[in-house]
Amino acid sequence: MNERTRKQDPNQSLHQALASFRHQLRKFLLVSENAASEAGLHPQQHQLLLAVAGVPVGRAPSIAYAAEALGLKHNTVVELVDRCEQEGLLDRATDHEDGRRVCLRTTARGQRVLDRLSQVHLQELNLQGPLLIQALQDVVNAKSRSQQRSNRKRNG
Amino acid sequence: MNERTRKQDPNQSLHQALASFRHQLRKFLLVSENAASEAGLHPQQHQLLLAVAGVPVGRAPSIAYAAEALGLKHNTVVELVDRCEQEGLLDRATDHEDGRRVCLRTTARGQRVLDRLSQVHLQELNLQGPLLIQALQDVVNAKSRSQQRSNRKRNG
DNA sequence: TGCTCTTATATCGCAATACGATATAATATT
DNA sequence: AATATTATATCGTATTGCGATATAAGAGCA
Repeated sequence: MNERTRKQDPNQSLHQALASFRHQLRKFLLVSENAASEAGLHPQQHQLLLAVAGVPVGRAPSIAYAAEALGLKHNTVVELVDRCEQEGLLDRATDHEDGRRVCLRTTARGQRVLDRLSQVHLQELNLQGPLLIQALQDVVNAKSRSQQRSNRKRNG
Repeated sequence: MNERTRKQDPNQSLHQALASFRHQLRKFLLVSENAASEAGLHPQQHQLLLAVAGVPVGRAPSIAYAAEALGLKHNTVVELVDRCEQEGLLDRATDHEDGRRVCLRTTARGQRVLDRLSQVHLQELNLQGPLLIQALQDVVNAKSRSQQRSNRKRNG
């Protein structure tokens, strides 16, 4: 596709806005991954600690909960928990109310690492948040030509 | 850590806000991945098509460009491009100005699939965007106790 | 109680992916 | 022309997430 035809793509500006939004997202995630690594954690270990520490009050921090929070299958989380437990970041305790469930709890060490990471993330979101929001709004405002036509029909 | 000590965590609300933000992000990404799969693409293939189609005017859609856009190492992208090319979503053309570079171009089929996906994403972001922004602002507003103390000092 | 159904976690083998290390080829620099 | 740099490519490997399956605990009911 040459320059001319690319300009004719009626979705061009939408693609650009979406690509830019994804790029912003990815940049944030990269910073997050790096921060985790520098703290001695694998990115997913960090996410798990965060989900466990940030469990809403009244909710049990079970495997299933973590799976939902991280958007993973439960068996994936089982193995992730195994690795975190081996490294002393987390531990399992069987739930008193339901013997099937496992109650995940951050260790003191896990908590310390997570605290530091959350501060880093807060700072980072203070910086990148506005850019992310802007990119998001650019998407919503980026209309394809066909949509612009139907908008004119609707509004004119 | 029992209920009592968990409530004493000075970063509790920050962790909750961050966890919630990540959950929102992850939900969006899951929807995106599902949409790609239903369109017959692997999520990263979709991202590559998007990056190529959304390349800023004047920028060459090279391997290195895609690597930067997707936050991947260049060799990862080389293989991703291989797979996309095999499935007729993309093709390589050597850059006229620099024989080392490759110029990535979406095929007609790739463009069609991407157009549909971008519309889906636009709709999805219209729905989820506000939630994402809210979660992001909750992070920025979620202060730890120590920060609240120093805020009082600063503002009082 | 015993039987079945469902839910929660765990185990195992596999496929996909991202990467480091390295190679090749084209351009830039001197 | 020789060397350095940049862009892409190849290959072996480690990790990760998953499907399929297993085990074990609670729920519902005759």
